[in-house]
Amino acid sequence: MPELPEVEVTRIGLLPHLCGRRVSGICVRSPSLRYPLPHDLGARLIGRRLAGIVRRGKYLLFDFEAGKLLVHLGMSGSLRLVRADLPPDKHDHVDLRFGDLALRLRDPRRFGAILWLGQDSGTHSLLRKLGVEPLSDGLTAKVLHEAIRPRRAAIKQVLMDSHVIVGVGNIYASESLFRAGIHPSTPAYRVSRARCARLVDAVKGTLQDALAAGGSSLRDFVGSDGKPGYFQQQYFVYGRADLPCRVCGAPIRSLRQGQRSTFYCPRCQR
DNA sequence: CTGGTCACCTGGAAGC
DNA sequence: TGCTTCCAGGTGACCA
Repeated sequence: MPELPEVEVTRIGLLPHLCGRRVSGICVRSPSLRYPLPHDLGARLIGRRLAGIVRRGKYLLFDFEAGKLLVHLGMSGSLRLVRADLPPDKHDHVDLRFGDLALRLRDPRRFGAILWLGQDSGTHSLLRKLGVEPLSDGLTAKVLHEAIRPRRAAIKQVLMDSHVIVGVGNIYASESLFRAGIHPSTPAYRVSRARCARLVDAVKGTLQDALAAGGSSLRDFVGSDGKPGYFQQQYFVYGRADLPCRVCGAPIRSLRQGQRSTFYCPRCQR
C-alpha cells in the first residue's frame, strides 16, 4: 500500500495522538522484518517522550530526543493505533505502548523495517543518498531535468529511483506520466526541459490529490481497521489495462518495466 | 557510475 | 475442491 501519500497520511493521523506522550512498554512478536529488529528496543524507548514524527521519502522517523526510530512500511505494512489490550493479528509484529494505546505495526510480507538511528539520523546510509522531496520547493523542472539528463533508462524507472526523487512508487509513477502526457518507455535523457516542467507539476498534483483523498477520511484513525481511506482514489491508468482511457477512450495498455507493471494510454502519452 | 536482475516474504486470485 | 502459478503498493545487493 504505502507510497508517499499513504505514509504521510499515517504520519498526520498519528501525530496528534502520540506527540508528547511517553513509551510505557513495547512488545516484539517477530524476530525480524527486512532487517533484524533492534534487540534493545525496550531499553532505548521505554520512558522516552515522543517529540515528533517526520517523514523522509517513505521513511517515518519517530523523534525520541535520545535518537530516532526509523519505520518503513515496505509493500504491505501499516501502522494503527489500537487499545493496548486488543488481541494482535497474525501479522502484528510490533507494539509500542503509550499507556492504554498501542501503536501497532502490521506487515504480512515483512518487507518493512524498524531501526534505531541514534543521534546520527541524517547520516544513516538508508537516508543519506535519498533524492529530492517531491512536494517540496526543491523539486523544480530544472532540478529534475539535470538529474535525469545522464540517464538512458526509461523515464518511468528513473522516476521511481529514490536517489532521484523519493516517494514515487509504482502506482503514482504511472499516474504522473499519464498526467504529463509522457510515454513511460521514453528514455529519461530525451525528456525535454519543457516536458520536465509538466512532469514536475504532474508528480506534485498526483501526490497532493492522493494525500487529500487520504486525509479526508482520517477521523477514525484511532481504533480503525487501519485503512484510512486512500483506497477510494480513482486512478487514471493504474490497474486499468484494456479499459477505456478516462480522457480519450482508447484502451489502456500495460507493459513490464524492471519486473513491475506499468499502465499507460497509447493515445494520450507519447 | 549505470542498468539489469535477484532476493526478501506472505497471501489472494486466477488457472487447471 | 484442491493444487499450481502468478502477481502484489519497496528497495538494497550484486553483477556485467
